Amino acid sequence: MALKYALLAALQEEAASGYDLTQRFRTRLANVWNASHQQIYRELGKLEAGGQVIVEEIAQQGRPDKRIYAITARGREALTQWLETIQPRPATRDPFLVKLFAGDLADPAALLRELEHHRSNWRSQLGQYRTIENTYFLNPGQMDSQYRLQYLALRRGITAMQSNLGWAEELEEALKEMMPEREPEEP
Amino acid sequence: MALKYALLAALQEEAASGYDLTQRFRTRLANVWNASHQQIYRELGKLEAGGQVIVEEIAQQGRPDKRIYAITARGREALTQWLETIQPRPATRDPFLVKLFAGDLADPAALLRELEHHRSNWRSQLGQYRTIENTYFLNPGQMDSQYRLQYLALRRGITAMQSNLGWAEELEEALKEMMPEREPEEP
DNA sequence: TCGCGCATGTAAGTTGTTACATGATTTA
DNA sequence: TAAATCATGTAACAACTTACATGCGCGA
Repeated sequence: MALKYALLAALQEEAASGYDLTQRFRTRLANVWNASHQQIYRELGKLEAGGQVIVEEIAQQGRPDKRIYAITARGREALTQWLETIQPRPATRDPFLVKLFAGDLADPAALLRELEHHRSNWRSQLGQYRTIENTYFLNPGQMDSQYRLQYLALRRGITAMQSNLGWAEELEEALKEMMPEREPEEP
Repeated sequence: MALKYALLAALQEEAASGYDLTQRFRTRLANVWNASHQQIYRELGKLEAGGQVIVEEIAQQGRPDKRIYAITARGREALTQWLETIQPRPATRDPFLVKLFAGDLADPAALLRELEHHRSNWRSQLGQYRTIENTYFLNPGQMDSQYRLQYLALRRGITAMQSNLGWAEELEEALKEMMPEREPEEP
């Protein structure tokens, strides 16, 4: 449901092709809304059918024509209306937490391995967000309101990763305590 | 995909009816995995067909028979195997952040209203988690490993809510600065 | 008497994932 | 020369949501 509006918001910022949008969703919007290229193309088709975006075809040699989507007045109107409605919070569904819930069936060593995996993901995510921060939002005092709000969305990503990493330390400590079976030491 | 394992994990803890499971998913598992009763009943049907749970029917008067599901050896095996596999992190999809991304189209006053809404949700969530903490995990030093891991899953919920609330303050301040148009004061 | 809790389900629709498909250009 | 990037899509499936359906007992 909100994918539609995420696309309109992205296009409102700047017209783009499906491919471009896919890149943006993977980078600057990673923090906000995830969508695969298949979903994006499908939804763009619907938006076009509904007159909320228009397409300009750009012929290219050696690859499919580029289709640049731009938001229409109708699209902007739909987006503006949606902005007024209070949206429900997204549901939490975390397989890693399911594993912790399963508790005593789980092998602490396996959980530790998985934790390290997620942790390094979180660290690199945080790094990417920091890069975006430095690239686009250097001096927040001078930003106009559009970018200021985008920055606050990014801040959400940053604080979330920090919170993840903090919790990861709590968990690591506990898991280590749960496996006193040590590797035999090399002589 | 993971709903299946969330159900097995819940049943491994204690056999239950679909109705009971729905309650548990809304309370102790709210933090971990969300699922509606329709999803739960459907998935339980599949698990039964696959021999991963068995049902005991309990006749009742005045209401439908209660069907108590219990995990089987096969179910426990499937769960154990799944626990060994590293699962991908869940995708982020937050409509409220989409709104911030839309930036200058949005009315700061409307965003503030929505923020207050979410914030009070977060506060009450945090309160509920604290209640669970006090009810089930009073003295963590003496917990066995099953409950210790469940406690760490709960800790994730608590730290996440705290992080949400911290960010909410940042955002509130910014939104207030963006609307210097004041209500006309009463004389 | 009205709504909530108990207790189960069916049906239809939307959203998201996975697999398949094509083919030139640039980079290592 | 192999892989990644550019650029678009179709098809089938799985997961999740929303609406509909039933009906008793209990407390305000």
